[in-house]
Amino acid sequence: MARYNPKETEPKWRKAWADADAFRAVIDPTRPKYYMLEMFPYPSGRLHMGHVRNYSLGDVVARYKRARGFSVLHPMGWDAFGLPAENAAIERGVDPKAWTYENIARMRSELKELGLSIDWSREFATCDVAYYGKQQALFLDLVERGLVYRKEGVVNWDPIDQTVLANEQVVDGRGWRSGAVVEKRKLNQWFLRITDYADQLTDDLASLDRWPEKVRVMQENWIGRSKGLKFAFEFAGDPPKGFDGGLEVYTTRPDTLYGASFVGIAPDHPLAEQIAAADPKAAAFIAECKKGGASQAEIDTAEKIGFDTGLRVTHPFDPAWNLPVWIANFILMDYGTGAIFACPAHDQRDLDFCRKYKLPVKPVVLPPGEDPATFAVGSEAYTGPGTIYHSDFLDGLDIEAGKAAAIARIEAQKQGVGATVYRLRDWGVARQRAWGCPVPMVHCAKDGVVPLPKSALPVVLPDDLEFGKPGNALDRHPTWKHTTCPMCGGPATRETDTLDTFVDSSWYFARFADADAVEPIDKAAADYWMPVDQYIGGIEHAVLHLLYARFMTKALADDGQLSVREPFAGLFTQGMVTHETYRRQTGEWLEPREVEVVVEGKSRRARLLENGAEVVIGDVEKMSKSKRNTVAPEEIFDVYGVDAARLFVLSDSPPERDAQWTTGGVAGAWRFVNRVWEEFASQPQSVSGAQQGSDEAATAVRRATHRLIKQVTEAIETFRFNSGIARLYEFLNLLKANPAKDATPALLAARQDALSSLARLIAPFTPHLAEECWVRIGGEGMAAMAPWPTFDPALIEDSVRVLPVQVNGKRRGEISAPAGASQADVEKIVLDDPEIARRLEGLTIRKVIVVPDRIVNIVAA
RNA sequence: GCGGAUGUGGCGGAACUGGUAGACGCACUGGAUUUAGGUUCCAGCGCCGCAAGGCGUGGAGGUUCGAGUCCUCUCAUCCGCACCA
Repeated sequence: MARYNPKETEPKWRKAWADADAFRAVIDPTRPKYYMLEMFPYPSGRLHMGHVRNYSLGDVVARYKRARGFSVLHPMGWDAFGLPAENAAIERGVDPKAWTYENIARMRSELKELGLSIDWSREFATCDVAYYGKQQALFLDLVERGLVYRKEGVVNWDPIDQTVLANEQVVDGRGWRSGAVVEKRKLNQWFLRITDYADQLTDDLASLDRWPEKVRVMQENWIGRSKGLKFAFEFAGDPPKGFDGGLEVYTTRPDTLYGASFVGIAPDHPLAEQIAAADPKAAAFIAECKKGGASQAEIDTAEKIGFDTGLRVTHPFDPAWNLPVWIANFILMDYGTGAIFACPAHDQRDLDFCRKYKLPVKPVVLPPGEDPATFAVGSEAYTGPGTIYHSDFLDGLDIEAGKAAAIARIEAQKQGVGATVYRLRDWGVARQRAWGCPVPMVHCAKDGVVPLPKSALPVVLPDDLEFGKPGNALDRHPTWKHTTCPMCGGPATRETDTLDTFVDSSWYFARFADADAVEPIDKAAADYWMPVDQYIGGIEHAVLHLLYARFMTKALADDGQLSVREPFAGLFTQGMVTHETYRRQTGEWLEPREVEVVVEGKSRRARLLENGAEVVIGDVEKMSKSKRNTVAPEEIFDVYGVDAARLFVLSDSPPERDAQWTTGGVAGAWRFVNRVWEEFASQPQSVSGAQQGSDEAATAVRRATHRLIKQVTEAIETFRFNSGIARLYEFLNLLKANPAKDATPALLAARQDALSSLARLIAPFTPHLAEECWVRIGGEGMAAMAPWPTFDPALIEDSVRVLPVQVNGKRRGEISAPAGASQADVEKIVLDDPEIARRLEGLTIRKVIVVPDRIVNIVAA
């Protein structure tokens, strides 16, 4: 029998799908829709195993939903702006545009080789003028809605990439791409008012019940909403210049105001700067604070230090009570008001500080069961529940009531208001880079910053940019930025900043609804397709892309351009593809293909193929160029075929976990592909599935088929693809045990039905093989279009059950009983069983527990 | 420190509502075929033990006829956030 030949069949079927336009998404109001989307790739140049896994996962869902009768949208595009293209331009002198489109061409053909059920007619790249021109229109809409502003502010500056970073793009004080320590710079910046949506972005997380808990928690923490009180301390004596209204602080614990010990301000607080201007010692202290690094380790170990300004403020509830004002290094200017009141007994940071500087520590919350006369705070602040005491009008209240009462009193005194503050900052979207979407604004000497009219769009990037020098090539271009002011017609210059690429990816999913629409988003098409029913991508975007996309969706909904307020109804974050690592004795990384692994007993050793030199086997890690532990997809496709590669990345691990690539594993998937084909090839072609009598083998095959349909369906629905594939393997073993050779007519018929179902069940995983099998058994049309098989629940259950029998909870044998047999009948069968009887010798039966159709347990002593 | 997870053979991992732990795959061992070359097929494969049997889901307790699954405590690892008032 000829072996299955993927090199021949796979391209053939890909062509057949394309010729039939099999995966074109159509708006069909008579069918339920399903929008399946994987995070679109950055066109780095090459497909890697991570892509293979990501898109295979999505393709399983898309193909399954299609078979279930959904009208499916499964598009593909390119997140194509960004720094790598500029870096290539700087390093190798290539044109970023040409470089990007070449990469896209190459990756498109590699992705197409994967046999994904994608509607390629909707493909676009964010660097297409047809896309970013529409994005400029959207930007102007946001300007009109007041969601865009320009402000000089302190920004995160990445000195390597020479550009501004959003807060979300700074990780441990370093740029998320370059890894460079981020500097603070003052710059005119474009911001989007994402903070206007902070409440909605928090509240609506609760509605995202098909999102991982982890991502929701991360977003909630990132937005960091906290409710408390903003109020001003009045100065005892003359207020410093500009502080006539007092010193404003923010607190979430107004209930502990009677435990106040001092008032603290950040080193970069305006008051601190004012004091420093007049006091060299204060200035020296502030300089000392700024020396501390921003890295995690440095923050962890940073000691709390402070400087007594000599200023005094009065307590809001007791004019006779003065509190000192300190500058303290642990207070952050960009949270709350940059100033706090410290209650050391109930806040660890305040306590550490007060112990160091010998400031008073007075508990005002009494833990349950403690004696007010003896309760004291040592080196650990008490932050738990309790009753307020030592606090005048707050005495006897619990914490929540205390907060409310304190806020009410402050508000009555007109010293402050209850307030909600957020950790989230507005989204700085301007980048000083040339390979991005130009901001559609101009600067006019007379009219200032002016938005372009939509009729002036698109603002097209010039094709003759010069790289090789630091800074923004767009800004350096000799002519591009010179234009006229849309208001006065006088000379003006274009904004040369471009938009953060996360703007590009914050609405692309809506563009896929109609990628050729004149408007940025075709409302009718978006109303049909949105929201994305299932989104799949990496966890690394938990607070970046996924937060921005949610914000943009809400903003566009408020602008009437979308009807949904959340873009992604379901989110799945897949694990990475990993591989064992190898190094020479000298430490250089080695590629898997350079190494041979030998097993010696229970230990494994590795040798260099070329000369047998000992190789060090390292940890299993994410495939990466730097550790050289990558396996090129095209090499795998070449040896085993695309289907085997797809099958293997889905088979071994649950999709949310990392999947370890092994040579043996993909070979196993390849064996499965061949064995499936053998079963189909060995089945006589003239057999009909119509029941022709029945016998034991036929019944077993039929039962197993229906059970398989149920199991695979459930596995796909619940994203347990690895389990579903295991059931397919299991089933194939059963078919092999009941081969076509010498089979009875009844068994052949049962096999025929089994193969018909099997071809469709494997279609989401190994689509090419499925088509070949489908044809072999005379299936109608293509497997990709065939309806999902259904199962008969009545056929799943066995009429005879094998029940394990336990004696005192330990398995001692098994019996057969008819399904649904009564307790008495089962008991009789059990007690008549000689093996069980032997086990019960010398024991007295106390109790027999029969769980119908499941298990029997005899309690005896 | 706070938050989220995860601990099951040599490995990746199965196990629905408490009910035969280790499905399926890899690796390994033995055999057959082929004989050249990442072949195919059959059998075995948790641990200890010749066996009978015993022990086994990170550890210690508990609930239950019965616990990987439920409860309490504890250990380890991974991820995210982090001086957020």
